Amino acid sequence: MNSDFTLAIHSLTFLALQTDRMSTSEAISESAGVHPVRIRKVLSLLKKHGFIKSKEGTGGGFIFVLDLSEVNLWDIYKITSEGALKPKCPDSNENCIVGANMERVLCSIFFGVEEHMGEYLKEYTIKEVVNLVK
Amino acid sequence: MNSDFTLAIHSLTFLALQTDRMSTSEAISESAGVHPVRIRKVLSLLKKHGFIKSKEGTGGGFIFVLDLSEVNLWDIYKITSEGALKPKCPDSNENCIVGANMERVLCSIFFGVEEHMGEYLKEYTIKEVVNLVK
DNA sequence: CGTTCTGTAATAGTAAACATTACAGATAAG
DNA sequence: CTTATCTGTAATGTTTACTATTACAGAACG
Repeated sequence: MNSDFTLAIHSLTFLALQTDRMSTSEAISESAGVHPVRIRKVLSLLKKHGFIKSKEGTGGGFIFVLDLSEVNLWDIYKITSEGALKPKCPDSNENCIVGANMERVLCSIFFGVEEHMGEYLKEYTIKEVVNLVK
Repeated sequence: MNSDFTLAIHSLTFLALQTDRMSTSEAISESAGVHPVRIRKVLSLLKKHGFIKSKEGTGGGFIFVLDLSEVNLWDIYKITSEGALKPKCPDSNENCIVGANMERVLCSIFFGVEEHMGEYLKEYTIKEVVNLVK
């Protein structure tokens, strides 16, 4: 799994503490220790899903649109990393009963894991993450 | 996450269908589509934890020791991949309240996720995986 | 109309995963 | 007692995934 999920959480938490004005991708990237372009890529996903809005040009940047308690970590996971737990099975042997069926079985198990994980992540909203950070 | 976890499941499932004789790392690797050395590495972990035993030399290989319903996927996960969900946070900015605290917060959340996932994985034993494969 | 931003593609660099080679040691069979 | 077979493990090479960097078009604002 790449770190888009954690970067998204970091960015939204950052924005959550700056709801009165817009934050630039550079300011967020300095907080997170990554390149501004990555921040813009991740945030463009979050924008598409209506969590934040952005503005170009002087004084522009990113800002929260929703209430902090409306956004939970499962929403963010689905946007940034859904399916990331699914194992990448190499070409196994179709002539072996195990090789021929393992991918299907593993995929169904990991799908269940992800759904189950979702139930847990839904309990965390950005508001709660902010409280933990403070 | 690497695929040690899924390779371990694949290998144990393979062994579960050959409980009367030993299987070589090459036979298992052909089923799983990976290099025999990787199989031996993963299986050496499982051996240390008493799930299987091995024998060198002619007629040697790997064989199940425990009952199939004694081994569940959480046991296997812990051996092969515990902590793999923990995000690798780059050096974030200590002068920013978010950067300074995010790693700690994320680690505690992901630790909880892993524990919660464990409750789910405990429900799957190798016996059940075998039934799904067949 | 120049400056400051986002948006996004294209390229380069780095790190993690995986394969391969090599060889020592154990075991069984001839 | 020697040869073939197999595990155990380290060392090295290769590939793939992730991340950084560069580049530039387009929007907003003074």
